[in-house]
Amino acid sequence: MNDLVDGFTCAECLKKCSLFKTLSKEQLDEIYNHRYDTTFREGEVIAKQGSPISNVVSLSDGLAKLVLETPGKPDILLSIVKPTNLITSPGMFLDNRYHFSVISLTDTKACFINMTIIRQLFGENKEFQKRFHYSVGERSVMLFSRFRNLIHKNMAGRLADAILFLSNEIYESPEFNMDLRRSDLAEYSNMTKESVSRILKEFKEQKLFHIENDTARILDMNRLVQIARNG
Amino acid sequence: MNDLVDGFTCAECLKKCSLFKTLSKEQLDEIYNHRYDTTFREGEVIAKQGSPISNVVSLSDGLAKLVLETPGKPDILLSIVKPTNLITSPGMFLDNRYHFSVISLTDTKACFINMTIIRQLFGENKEFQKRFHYSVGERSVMLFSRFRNLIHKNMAGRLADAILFLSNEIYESPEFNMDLRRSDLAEYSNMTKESVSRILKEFKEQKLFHIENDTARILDMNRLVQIARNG
DNA sequence: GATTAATTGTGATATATATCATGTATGTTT
DNA sequence: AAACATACATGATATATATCACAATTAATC
Repeated sequence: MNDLVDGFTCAECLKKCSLFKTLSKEQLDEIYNHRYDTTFREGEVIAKQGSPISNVVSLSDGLAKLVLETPGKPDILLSIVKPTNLITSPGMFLDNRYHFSVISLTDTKACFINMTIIRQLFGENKEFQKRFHYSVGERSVMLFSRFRNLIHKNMAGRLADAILFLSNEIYESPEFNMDLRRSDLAEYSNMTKESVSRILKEFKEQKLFHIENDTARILDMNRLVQIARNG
Repeated sequence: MNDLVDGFTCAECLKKCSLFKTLSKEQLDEIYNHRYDTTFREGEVIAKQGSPISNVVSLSDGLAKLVLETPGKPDILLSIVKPTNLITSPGMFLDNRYHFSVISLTDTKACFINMTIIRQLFGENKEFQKRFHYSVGERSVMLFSRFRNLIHKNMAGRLADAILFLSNEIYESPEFNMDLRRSDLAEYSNMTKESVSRILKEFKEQKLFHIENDTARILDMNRLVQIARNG
């Protein structure tokens, strides 16, 4: 985890989210003057459900989860964000509040960019605005697929989905460091952590997937995809 | 079900969606010149998941359901739209495809407004654009609450939710004509129609809610709310 | 109005998953 | 290194809900 963010302007930063690549040098400098970055330790709250959205958050290092909180009920893990992802929230165009919480899964570094500047850039740069709405649409469609996974599939299918999501979307490799606890996997797959343990054991026995010393590895991608599909 | 739409321009129409009230006479006339209206019988497909979004649909009469389709699995009823509601889709800013289907629950009448005109109006009328994005945000947040309902609650809670949604949001009365079949309620509440029957029977026995000759009536709002809450 | 089809209701049984209780490993603090 | 806390694993049991089979309405068609 190196330190590229610090000491660089947004224009120079190699860890800015892809959305920002549509911006001019001047616009990036404008952002640079209205941003700050912070580090978080594992488990800390980066943004709290219900609180006002005064900044857009761009993750530069680490991993974070988006969770729906409900008093007295387990959290629902909606999605995971990785570096270079901008965390947009539907509340931005609605009531200016977060409708989910963002919690770090590892030590993370994040840039907070003043919301007013973002809105101002919408007027100045149509391409930026277009891409911003694109990413909002993307997250909505992703929620539809979450709906399907959670509602239609059995536990093995849901957990296989979680593993494939991590491998394909987050770590982009069949082998990766498992930064999620069993309880995170449970929140993602809508089951208890006990059930996660049991199914993980099955996957290991069937030589589909295993975790050893925090290193996760997909051993039989085809069968795992099949379980996720038919689940 | 009267005929206000026909023979009226958009400017005169009393059934235009509230979003359009931000538009000027000229802008409404522009819409009027790029719209057509159609009627649908119960059960007909107004918009099909996967097909291109060439129009924005405004419901002027009847009721329609938004459903997530998955081959080989039961549909997931996401929401219901009623007259004066505009049907926006996250695909509009993404891949220009419907990510759910819209199916009429009753005989309906709908206005189809050319998408290009809508996009054009975004540039002309900031207030219109702003409200449009507001309604997109609203639908997203509504999905979060659907997530919670379906994931955290037991069957009685989920069905009580469905009934309260119909009463509060759709019919705006504790008594209403039940346009949904048991199977629609099942799709909304993620259970089988057999289970819907059984719980409806319980609600009737406990004098909370009953349906007689397609007329639904909430008998004990407080207890129903409590069941939906604690569910 | 009789016949057929579709929707709804009901009971018996099966099944997936949660819950609870407890054990084991792993890591952290003093 | 010992004591404690935290994460993970596993077994026995309970429970909610689906499934299946069929009965009873209600609606549609000839």
